[in-house]
Amino acid sequence: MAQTSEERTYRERVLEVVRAIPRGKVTNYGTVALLAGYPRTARQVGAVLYGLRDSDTDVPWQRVVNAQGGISTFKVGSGELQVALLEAEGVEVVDRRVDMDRYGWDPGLAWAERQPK
DNA sequence: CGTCTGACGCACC
DNA sequence: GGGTGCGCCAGAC
Repeated sequence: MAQTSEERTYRERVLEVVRAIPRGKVTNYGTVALLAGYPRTARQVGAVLYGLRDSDTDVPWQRVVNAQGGISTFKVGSGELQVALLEAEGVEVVDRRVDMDRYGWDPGLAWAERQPK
């Protein structure tokens, strides 16, 4: 199985990046897409996370918010849960929003390069 | 194949 | 600060 893994699915790449988000920090959909190697696919990142199942407990999806620091999941009914999970790890959520200057995480493209494919 | 959709982002007003 | 419009593109049909 050496080289068949050459092309991981889009979904796998996205989840890898999300798993790399430090506890107590958050990032946005666009950044996840960029780090995953798929620029401009922020919406697809949301689609992937939407498809997560309860068994995917190792994916800290709550650490992904929109570019304005807002909780986008209220729109699909899991907003309250996301807020609870974030506050549980020390991230303050004021008026359904997170202060990106304080909690934002963005390692930059160099980080993505260092990640093993 | 062609179309539609949307946990987004950004330019504009 | 808020609201609207439109481009984006992988996946579902």
